[in-house]
Amino acid sequence: MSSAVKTLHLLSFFSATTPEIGLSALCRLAKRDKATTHRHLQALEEAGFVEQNPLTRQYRLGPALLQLAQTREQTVPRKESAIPVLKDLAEKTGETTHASVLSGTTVFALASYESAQHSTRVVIDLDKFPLHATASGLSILAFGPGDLFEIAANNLETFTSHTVNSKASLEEAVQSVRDTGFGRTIQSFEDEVSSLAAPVFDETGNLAGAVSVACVATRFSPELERKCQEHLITASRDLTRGWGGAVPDPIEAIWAATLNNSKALDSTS
Amino acid sequence: MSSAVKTLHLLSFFSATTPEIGLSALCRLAKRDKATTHRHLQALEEAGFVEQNPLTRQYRLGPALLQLAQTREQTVPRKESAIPVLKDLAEKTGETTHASVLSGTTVFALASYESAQHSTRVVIDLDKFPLHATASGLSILAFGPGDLFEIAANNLETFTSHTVNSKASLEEAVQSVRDTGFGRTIQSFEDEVSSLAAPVFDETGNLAGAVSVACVATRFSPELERKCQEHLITASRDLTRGWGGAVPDPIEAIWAATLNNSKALDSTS
DNA sequence: AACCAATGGTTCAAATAATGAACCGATCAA
DNA sequence: TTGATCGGTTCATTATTTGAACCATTGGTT
Repeated sequence: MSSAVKTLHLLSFFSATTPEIGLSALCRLAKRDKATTHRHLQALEEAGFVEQNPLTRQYRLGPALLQLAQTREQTVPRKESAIPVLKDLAEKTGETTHASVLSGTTVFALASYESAQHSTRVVIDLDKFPLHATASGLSILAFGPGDLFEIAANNLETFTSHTVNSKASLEEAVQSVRDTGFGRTIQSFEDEVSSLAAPVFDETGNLAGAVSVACVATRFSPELERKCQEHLITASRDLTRGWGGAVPDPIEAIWAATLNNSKALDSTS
Repeated sequence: MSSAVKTLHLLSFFSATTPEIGLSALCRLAKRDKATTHRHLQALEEAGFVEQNPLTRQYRLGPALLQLAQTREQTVPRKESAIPVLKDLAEKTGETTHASVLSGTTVFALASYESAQHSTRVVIDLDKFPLHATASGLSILAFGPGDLFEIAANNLETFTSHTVNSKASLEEAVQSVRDTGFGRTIQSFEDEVSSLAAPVFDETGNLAGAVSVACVATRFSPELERKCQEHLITASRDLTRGWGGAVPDPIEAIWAATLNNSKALDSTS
């Protein structure tokens, strides 16, 4: 691992809930030497990626990030184009929606939208997503680059009693996504949340990310699932179009088959 | 210079006008070896700070920046608090306004606001600011940490025929800012722009950045300058308050004296 | 088809920079 | 005073970074 990556990794410990971190605390979090961590922080400070709170001497994220993010958003305005789609999806399903993008082997949360329809709703913390425990992650494993599976399988952190905890069960879950076209997790990341997700594609027809609906688990009925599936399809199409691509025909075919099946089930019940 | 800093420096070549850069082009820009640059880009890609356009193989800024910037803004919402102040300043002066923050030895643009009052107006490119050629930079040199002067003096890039080009004339310009409380540049960064700026302070009473008005040079009359000075004072107070601090008394005294002087000049003319 | 000049990407010995245990001074609480 | 933090620094050892030369591919020109 290059020293630059190690340095940048320090940034990932900052979050909305932990906005300022002292040198010693960061050493413990990153499990690295104090001298090294200090030099890394100085490098980040020189580049404007962190700054020191002059009062507490603690470190926090720096202003250079704002400029770079602004440039990124001007350049590749995926977030901007995603928001209206997420809003629409949230209003139609009455649940919280969000979109994420795959970059390298990491899933980044892009944006989320909370439906105002219910007073209980899922609030999504825009952090990195575990591939094996979220509906978005499973969608990405199913339709994204093949080398992701190994990485996910070697990193099966357990979040709830429903989290998949073996390579075999992960394989099974991914296969089910390939069969249905939808990622699906029942209380596997957080106990109160069940999610459905669909893959999103870019201008090359490769997987670019995922869009998902996170439902409060007690509301997650077959009817709601059907509704989510329908609207996820249009949301995925819209996002894919917004990012310059088109949903590949095989995916469309799988979705159509899944919807037909659940319609058949409905009518027999 | 640490390799992490060199790596991060690559990011600064991306801008709204140059959103995607190929490996070779980036080597030329950064004046660095191809193998090194490639390894640096891989490190940045691993961290999500850049990604490769799958079609052109060119690199562009990555999605990790969006998340970090969001955290930064949630945490230290300077930009958010600055925008209404800049808007007000722009409306009262009829010119383009902007705010910048000092981090380490670099001035970062935070936000700008264009007045809709005139059809010709200054459009500010949110890039890094040269300390010696902008009103904001001079304000920061005058009231910021002392070690900045040497850095600025060793980096006197010439932009127009009015740009200061010697250590002595820079010293003179900075002294004038200390005397008046306002940074002032007449067509020194771009030929059509004259600017006035005032320092902004943080919760420790140290300089945190600057706020400025960028006027179309042909409109820059003594009357407009007076108006800008008045409103810059209130803008600096507002921003400083928004960032948890208060404008130091000596600065307030200098401003009061400057305003008195120009009032006296007005009445004699 | 052959050629040339780009491009992105890789190799490996030499050179340089990263590393971390031990250390320093400051602050705070007991 | 003592002891336990904190942020920060030192320096010999070690491991990573470095870059000239190289390869493979692409796209335009003769």
